[in-house]
Amino acid sequence: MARTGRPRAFDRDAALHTAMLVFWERGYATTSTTDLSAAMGINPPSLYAAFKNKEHLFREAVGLYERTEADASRRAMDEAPTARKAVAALLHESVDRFTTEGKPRGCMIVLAATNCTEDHASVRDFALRCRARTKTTIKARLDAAADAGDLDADTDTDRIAAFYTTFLNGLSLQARDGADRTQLHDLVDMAMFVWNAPNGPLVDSEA
Amino acid sequence: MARTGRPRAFDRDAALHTAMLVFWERGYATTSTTDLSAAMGINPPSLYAAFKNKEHLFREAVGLYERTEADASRRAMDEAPTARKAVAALLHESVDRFTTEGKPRGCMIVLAATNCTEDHASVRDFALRCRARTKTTIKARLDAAADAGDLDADTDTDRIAAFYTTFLNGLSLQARDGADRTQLHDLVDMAMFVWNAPNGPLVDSEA
DNA sequence: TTTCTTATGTAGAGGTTAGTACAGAAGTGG
DNA sequence: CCACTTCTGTACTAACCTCTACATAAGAAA
Repeated sequence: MARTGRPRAFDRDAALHTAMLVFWERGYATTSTTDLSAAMGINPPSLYAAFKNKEHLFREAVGLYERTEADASRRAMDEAPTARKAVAALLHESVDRFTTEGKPRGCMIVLAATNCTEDHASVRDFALRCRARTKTTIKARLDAAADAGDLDADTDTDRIAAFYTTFLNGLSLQARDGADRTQLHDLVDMAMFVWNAPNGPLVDSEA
Repeated sequence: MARTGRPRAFDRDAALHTAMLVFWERGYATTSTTDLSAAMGINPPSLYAAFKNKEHLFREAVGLYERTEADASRRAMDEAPTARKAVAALLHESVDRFTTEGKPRGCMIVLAATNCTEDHASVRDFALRCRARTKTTIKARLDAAADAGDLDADTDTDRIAAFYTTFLNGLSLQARDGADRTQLHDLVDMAMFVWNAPNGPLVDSEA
């Protein structure tokens, strides 16, 4: 049914996409609603009518980010034939996403709300939950591989997921700080070497 | 020579230490001078007289952080007998520093100015330079080891330094997000396995 | 004591923040 | 045509931001 009343004069999806880019680039706390409405090409009342407030807009922007950017990495992981290739695909795909021309560098979820203070506690906790999902997603892929016999049944998938999540977060910061795309891919190759010793306490070859 | 005029009624070093903790916890942009002067127990004019302005105070706070926290990690690295043990010592020492009770978690330099916007460009660039030094410091230790014959002369020390810097940055975020200290130490052990293949392009054992 | 210097507390200037009141515009339904 | 609903731009509020003017306090130097 067609809604009554004056129709919206701007494209809500396009505006949300713009807001996502601004938050991604500048972070939650350091982006003002004035910046946002200016970038989105609308006036404050339109912003608030369409997105309720700054926090809701941010949550929607993160949702869009997950449905587009983050989900592409997850898909690359799911489509890979083996657990090892899945993790490598996730990391390499992420590197490409972190260094795409015309988009902010690094991961929005990692960078946009790291130092949210107590007065934005709900935003901070929201971002925390989003970040926690990264490890969960990797672990789920590894568990599926273990079920399929692609990994030893006694593999500590949580440990591996934690390692690559940590490394992935580091890649975000390196990308934001201007690291070269090819160098980041090379670092991913290095990180994949850990795969060769996924289980048990590692032996210090020197000690 | 003793300065003339009314003496300062507060301990400048203690106030700076407090400011460091506040910036470390909350970040540069999201910490207000009101928060700072309240935490330091002084009024705004005293803050500005002693530290010039917010940016100068931040720079001094980062300097203090480097002289205390960061330098302890560097010392652990320098004192280790071999290059490999040096990197391991740096990472393990950092994990301890990132998860010390009563202090903010993670690295101040990584977390306090990640999403500084264009209007704080000088602060952002300052933090960027500080972060870049981490890799330089690791590389210097590796180069020294290469000179001493502890590493092959053709070792790509820049590449190794880049990998461990990336991983170290990831540890900061994991620590800030609440990761357990023992788990982080375990992740360091995993990362050290990369050491076994430091040179040349790594062979993908599966591809 | 007087003078000079520097620190202090109060109080506020000037700008920015998130969010909104309001009048009018632009549609739909009758 | 008219009511009704919803969006729009202008203009604003109240709270916050960084930073400072100013009168006074507290020490050293003379």
